[in-house]
Formats: sequence, C-alpha cells, structure tokens
Amino acid sequence: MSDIGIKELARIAGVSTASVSRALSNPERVSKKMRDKVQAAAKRVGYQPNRLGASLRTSRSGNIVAIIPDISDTFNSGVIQSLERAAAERGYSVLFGDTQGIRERELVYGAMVRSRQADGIMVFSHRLPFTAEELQSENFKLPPLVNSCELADSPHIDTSNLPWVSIDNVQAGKDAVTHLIELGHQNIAVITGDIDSPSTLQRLEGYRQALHAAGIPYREENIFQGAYTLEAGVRITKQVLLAKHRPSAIFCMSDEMAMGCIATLKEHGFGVPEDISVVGFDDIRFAQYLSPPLTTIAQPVEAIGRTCANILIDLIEDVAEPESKHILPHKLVVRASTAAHK
Amino acid sequence: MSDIGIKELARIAGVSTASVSRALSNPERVSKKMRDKVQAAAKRVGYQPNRLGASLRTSRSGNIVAIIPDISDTFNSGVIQSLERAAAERGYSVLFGDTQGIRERELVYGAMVRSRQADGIMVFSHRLPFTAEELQSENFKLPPLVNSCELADSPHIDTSNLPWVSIDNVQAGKDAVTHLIELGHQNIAVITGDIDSPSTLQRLEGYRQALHAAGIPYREENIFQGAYTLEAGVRITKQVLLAKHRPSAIFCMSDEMAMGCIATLKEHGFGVPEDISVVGFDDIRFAQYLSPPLTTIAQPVEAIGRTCANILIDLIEDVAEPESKHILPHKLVVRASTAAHK
DNA sequence: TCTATATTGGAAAACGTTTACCATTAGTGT
DNA sequence: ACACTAATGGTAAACGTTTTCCAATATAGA
Repeated sequence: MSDIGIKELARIAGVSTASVSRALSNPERVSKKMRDKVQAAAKRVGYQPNRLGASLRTSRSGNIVAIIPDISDTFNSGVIQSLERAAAERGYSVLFGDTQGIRERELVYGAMVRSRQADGIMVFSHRLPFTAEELQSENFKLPPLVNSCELADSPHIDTSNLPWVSIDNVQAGKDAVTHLIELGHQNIAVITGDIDSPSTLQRLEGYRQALHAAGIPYREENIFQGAYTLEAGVRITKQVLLAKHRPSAIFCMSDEMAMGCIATLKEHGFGVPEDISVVGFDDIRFAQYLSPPLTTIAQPVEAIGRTCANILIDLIEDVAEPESKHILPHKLVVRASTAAHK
Repeated sequence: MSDIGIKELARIAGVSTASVSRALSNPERVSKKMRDKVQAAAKRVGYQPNRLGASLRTSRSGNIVAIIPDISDTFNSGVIQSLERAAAERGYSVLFGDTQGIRERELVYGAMVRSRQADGIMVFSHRLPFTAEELQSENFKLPPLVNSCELADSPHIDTSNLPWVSIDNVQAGKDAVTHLIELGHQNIAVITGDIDSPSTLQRLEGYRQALHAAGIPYREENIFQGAYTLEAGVRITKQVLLAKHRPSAIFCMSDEMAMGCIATLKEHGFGVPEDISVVGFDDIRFAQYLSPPLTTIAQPVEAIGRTCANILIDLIEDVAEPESKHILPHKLVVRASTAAHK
C-alpha cells in the first residue's frame, strides 16, 4: 500500500511534485495531457495523498467537530446522522464528541479547532465549549461555530449573535398546548426539559401564551421540572400523579419523556388518553408505534442536521454571513394519545 | 488566540524548540526547572500545539474512524457512545461515518487510514471498507481494524482471523427461543435481521438448536426474513399474521423490530402476550417502557463499545495480539411480553 | 580536584503536502 | 518569421511539529 509520496510519484510520472499536486487537487489548472499522465501513474501505483501533509500546509483539516450531550438520545442521533451526511457531501468529516454534559469534555472538543484538528464547531449543548478565561482573553477569536437550538447566554459573550438553526420553540410549545386546550383540557401539566436549556424555556413560554390566549390561569404547580430523558419522564410523572388537582393532560417536552410518562400512567392504572392526554415533542420515529401512538410536535430532524452542516461549512469557507439564523418549520402531529376532555 | 507556534514560544521562553516540545509532550524527559519555565510560558501566551504538525511528524493522527450503517439505531448509538468515551479516555477522537449501507461511503471511510486521517478502523457493517481490487493487491496491508459482531466473510480475505468483539449470538438466540419453549410455545416464528448479517445467521442457528433440543420440528415457513429496523418489524409482522398456522410466539431479532411487531399485533387486535408472545433482542433502553414491557436478550452495550475501542487502540499501539476475540456476556431479561401458551 | 559518566539542551532535518515565484514553452496576430 | 501574450511546468520554501544527533553541563566516584 501507501508508502509512496508525492515526490516518488512525481519521479515515476516524470514530472515535478508541483504538477502532481496540481493534477490531483486542481485538475483544471493543468493541461489534459499532464492530468492524464499523473492520474494514470497515481492509479497504477495506488497513490493515496496524505491528508495530514495537505492539511498542515493549507491549515484546513476538513473536519468539523460536533459537541453533543448524548448521542443515544433518539432526536440527537437523528440530527447527527443528517449532519454527517450533509458534511460528507461537502467533503467534511465529523469528529464527534459525546460529552455527557461533562464540562471537561466539552472543553477538550472546543479546543480542537485551535489545535487544527477541526475547522469548525457544531454545538448541541447549552454552553460554549470555552472557559471563561478564554472568552475574556482579548486575543480570543471565536472559531466558526453554529449552535442548534440549545445555546444559552454566556456572561462573557453575546451568544444571541451566533449563527443558529432551530424551530420556533415558543410557537411549537404553544401549538402543543393549544391542541390540548381545543380538546377541552383546562388543567394541563407540563414536564419540562433541562431547566437551563433555552428550548425548555421557550417551550414553556409557548405553554404560557397558549393558556393566556385561552384565558386559562397559569398555575405554578402545574410546571414540573424534568430533563430530556426517558427516566425523567417516569420519575416526574409520578409527581404529577401526586398533585392535589390532578391534571387531565400532560405536555412532555420530548417524546422520550412522553414515553416514560405514558408507561408510568398505565402502570398506575390511568388510561391514555381516556383519563389523561399526553402530548410529546420531537416526533422521533418510535412515536407512532407507541401505544397509544403519540401526539407530538414533529421537528424537521433531517433539515436541522443538514442546515447545521451547511451553515457551518459556509462559515468555514467564508461564504456565509456570520450571523445567519435559520428557523425551520415544525408541525403538530395528532395521533391517539390525546382526546377530548370529558 | 493561537497564532504562535513552537518556535515563537521557544524564543519567548528563552529555550530551544526541542526543549519546548519535550517539556510539553514528554515532561519527564526534562528537568523540573525547564518544565516549569516552558509550561508557564505556554500558559501565559495561550499556546496551543498544532496537532496537524505533530501528526504529520509522528504519522499518528489520534483518530479512529467508526463505520456504522445507521447511527439512529438505538443499539448502535449506544455502542458508539461508549466507544467514543473509551477512546477519549485513551486520547483518541472518533471520526464517525454513518454509511446508510452505501458502499461508496464505506470506501471513503475505509480510505481514511491510508490517507492518515485515522489510525484505525472500527467496522460495524457486514463488509470490509475496501474494494476487491485493494484487497487483492499484493502490497495491500490491512490497517488496524476491529469488527463488532457483523463482519461477513469476504472472498478475498479471511475475515475470521480479524479481531472482533461480540456476544455469543448462537447461544443468545437459543436462550430467547428456549424461553418461549419453556412457556409451552411450539409454533414459534422468527423475524430475522438482514439476512446477509452474520449475527442474524447465528441467532437463527440458535433458534434451530433450541427447537432441536426440545424435539420440535423446524419449519421453514416460520422463518420470516426482515431487517433490523422498526419498519421491517411492522411490515413482516403482517406477513406473520397471514400465516396458515399462525404462531403463538414471535422471536424478533432486535428490539426495534419487536416494537414494530407489537404495535402491529395490537393494531390487528392481538393481545401481547395473551394471544401472542414476543421476545426481542438488544434490550435498548426503551424496552422496559413498552407496553407490555419487552422480554428480550440484553446485550452489554457499554462493554461492547468499550472493548472495541480498547482492542482497536491496543492494535494501533501494538500492544494487542492481532487476532484477539472477545465474547461478552448476554442475558435473557424476562418481562411481560411473553407468557405461557394456553 | 580530576576524570568518567549521566543528564540535559540545542541545531537541524524530516514528515508530505501546497503554492509563490519564475522560466519555459506554446499560441496568436502581424 | 517575429514579437508578444497566455499557458504550462518546475524549484524551492513553507506549514508546525518531533526527534536524531551531538555538545555542554551537572553529577558522582576516586
């Protein structure tokens, strides 16, 4: 395999290294004759360029790093899948960093563009992968970076100016809750995601707006603080059932939570939707196969991943304005987990 | 940020570049005084070594590439998560390649070690990411590579000698089916995974063995060829219901399939497990929250990912024998989706 | 104190590319 | 055939590290 470099190949083809490089990386900058000669030789000896050498020279690694709190979350893995595909189409590979929310690990991945292992950062967590110290340093320059939905404010930098792609979480939350209201529910609990996540805050705002629009009083005890996990759905649902004024409907801020929620409701003998309606969020591909099939807000997973990749790469290649924001469309999908209040 | 290199840092610290390199990368090879001086200077100016330079020199990228057919599959994403974590612990990053089973893309990722973007390959698909041509070339050298469960034979190379990590799929299949037999089921259907996947073939062999051990005749029409997806579970289950001698139990070779299977059974009015028992495979984290909670074979997801990472890295760093094989323990988890035959 | 040895630090080459700059050749119009 | 321009190809420097030598210095033994 392998061990032959551009010099050796140049010798074999009887041309200079410059010509080899051009013929392979910029074929149009070279005559057809040269191109053919070099490509033939390359093929013959099985030449494979060393990307490290090229990267060093061009200071372009061709990698982007994706910082994700939890890849095993179904919504995340869907986004990552389409991110990766879109990146690949443009010649980029994705280095992926599952951080489990551990600060230390975020920082490691955040440092990768400074160490030239990556050209840009895709942030799916709620904070920037840089230390306060770094952010404050006057010669700190933010690398190409886009965030998806979740980036919270930082005391040191105005994150609202960073490029992002997201759905309209406020409207989506409102849509979910409005659906319940239209079914006649008045006493609606909400199980939130991680309370420091902007998406949670926004969806909660949507909940508020829906209630307000319907003239239903907002009651603090209907807000149950959770996290975007199945287990949280299970745990918090038990608390919901303990409530003095038991709600007739629950808005779960993720489908995984809704799954845990429904399982728990059934376990305690509550019928869904006969006794309690449940609406989820995300429309993961399991949603329609739950029993009952889940009413939920569908996020455009594929489009989110693809858009993230494209904006980030545009940024890296300097063809995007640095503050591009993309709001993608969501959709309420009504299935069988919600029904009219009786 | 950043733009200062080792030369400049050496000048600032008043030492040579060699000393800087040693002080940072091999601190023990240098006096304490030197170490402190260099590290202090590095910190002061915010020096961050350029990994590309280092990689080029050492021809070690510090990356491994993971080739996965489908990251959004829950089992896969779990394995990848633990793979990534274990790799990170040893200082490696993972470049991840979701191929969707597309040959072209497998080849792209397979080429990454030749182009020095990665030091080793983790294969989760059923074929090697190299062309027949490459494999046959006499100067082809297999890069560090480990496969997990799924690698099929290749006409050009003896894949059985490659390092792998897996559970004992034959035994696991046998365990699942034996459980059904012990519940009194005689007419047991199986919905397989992708038929070209060794794990499917092995689990099927387990099915056969279980039947044989119980003296139950093996009937070809009880084998339903599927794929490891939710949708396949749905689609094939309909076929199962059409069978002349309708089975009283179904063994699904993945939990996602079982999910689709159960949803379909219920949709058609069959009770699980009253009418038909279902056993899955994987024990993804949703399994216990399905209704009914799923009886399944638990795979040690975390251990699989971790072991894969460690073997591969051992291979890269030359500390593993090149044919190491690891069989990890599985476990039958009995829940409510299986019941005695009546 | 002096020599023999161990430790430490430095100069420079190497890793495999790309590309700026220049020299050469081919192409065009007269 | 000639001058002028355009196209093409080559030489060599650069990218930022690590590491091989070797020289210098510290350490120890006598």
